[in-house]
Amino acid sequence: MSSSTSKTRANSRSAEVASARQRLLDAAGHTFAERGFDGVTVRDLAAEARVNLAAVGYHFGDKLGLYRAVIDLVQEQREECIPQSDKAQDPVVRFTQLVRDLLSQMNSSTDSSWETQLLLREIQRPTPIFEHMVRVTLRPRFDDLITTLQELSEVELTSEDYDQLALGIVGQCSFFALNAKMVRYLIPSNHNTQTVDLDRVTAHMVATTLTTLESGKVIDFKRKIKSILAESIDSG
Amino acid sequence: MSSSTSKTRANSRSAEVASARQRLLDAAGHTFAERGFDGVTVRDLAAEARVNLAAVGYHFGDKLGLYRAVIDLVQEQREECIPQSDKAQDPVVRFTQLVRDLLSQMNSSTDSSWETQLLLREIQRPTPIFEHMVRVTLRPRFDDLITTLQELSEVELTSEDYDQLALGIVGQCSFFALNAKMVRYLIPSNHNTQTVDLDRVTAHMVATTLTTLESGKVIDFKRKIKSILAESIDSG
DNA sequence: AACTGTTTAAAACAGATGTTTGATTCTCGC
DNA sequence: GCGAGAATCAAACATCTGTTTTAAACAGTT
Repeated sequence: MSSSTSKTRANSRSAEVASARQRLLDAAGHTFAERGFDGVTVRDLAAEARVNLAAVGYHFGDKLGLYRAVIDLVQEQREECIPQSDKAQDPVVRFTQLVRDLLSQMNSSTDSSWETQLLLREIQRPTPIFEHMVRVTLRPRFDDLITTLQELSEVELTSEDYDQLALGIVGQCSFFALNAKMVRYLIPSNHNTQTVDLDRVTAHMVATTLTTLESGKVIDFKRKIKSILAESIDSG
Repeated sequence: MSSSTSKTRANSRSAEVASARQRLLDAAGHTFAERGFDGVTVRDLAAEARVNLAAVGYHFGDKLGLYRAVIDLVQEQREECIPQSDKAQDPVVRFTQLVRDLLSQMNSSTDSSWETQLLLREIQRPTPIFEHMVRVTLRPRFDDLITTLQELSEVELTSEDYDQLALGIVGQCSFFALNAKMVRYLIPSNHNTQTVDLDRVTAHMVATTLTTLESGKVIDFKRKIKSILAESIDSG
């Protein structure tokens, strides 16, 4: 019970080697992200952090306490650096960067951004933390996305359409991040390249979206598809 | 070791009550889907199936054997009803139905289709079964998707582009299926509607894709975006 | 009735895992 | 140097869980 508030000057030994508490946090971060809360044993964590088994109990109370500490840490970092794209720039450029940021932040197989994977895991298996997490990490970007899409649009679309477009982008990013293995399997040509080509995917998503926004055809198409769907209900 | 091939006429007692083996399969299906392989204990399953603990060992060898049996069962059902869109039909109609099928099969939040959730779970946490599973359930649809896209295209695109388009569709379907809660949170207007509107989402995906396939603009856009991305590397 | 396959029951085993304990060592201000 | 609190360590504890075992009851066939 003496944990949590134990940021004594013990780590003022500083530069030399990270404190056990810190090493534990570091190890827990990417390990929880990789294998999930239940997929990790405290013994694994202790071993990887080169820390005694009891350290987790000592510093964080219990395993869940460590998990919470990791989540909190990630969220703090996120809150600091919200890109908040400048409104002045060319909307196309802003849109491109927005998508690229989203994809790069989500795509964790490349860099060591296990943070996102951890958050995504939380999303998949919602916990009480879920709501606050989405609000901080995803909501701002999503809203940015929608306003940018509205600016870019050359035809009048309903707000539902913008929602759909934005969701489609977020969804694809999430898919590439979470299901990298499936992507690699579905497209054998990507087999060798460890990671998804960030710029290529970005370019594709932006280009298709822009095409949709520019062409009035999408409205006609939608009408047509809906009639097809209505018919197919009758027939089968 | 006497299990597996034990479809004797024991269950010819028929109508009355399902055999222990069958009850176990039934219970295991939706329970594995809900909580995952590791999240379920054989004791849970035995209790829910009102079956003795040793039954799982007797009929399936071990827990993994039961899991495999469930997976196999689901896949058998899937193999039977592959729509195998008839090549004769209008490609637009075929495309629409393909997307709708994909989305409806994946979107499990509506009906009690725990089968899909089980398969998706396998995708998220790949196991040795993963490869075979993708081959049976997803591969055929994915290939159908690509050939249909190629037929529909009115401009010359690279095979990479078709891959990207198909992946985008699969990705969005997967996203809507897996992250229904997040979708509902990002778009409050969907808060009341329990499930994603199948036809609306289908129409949107098909319409945007068709727009992309029809317009030669997408190629120009892509070139432009790539130059933007190249610049932003220099600046940032 | 005897035989075979199925089901139930209770118990135990073995290993993994979260947590705790008690001793020991380390750190630092005095 | 010393002593108090912090930190670390090895070991043990308690529980959960997959699996196995042994015995018995049950059902259908020959």
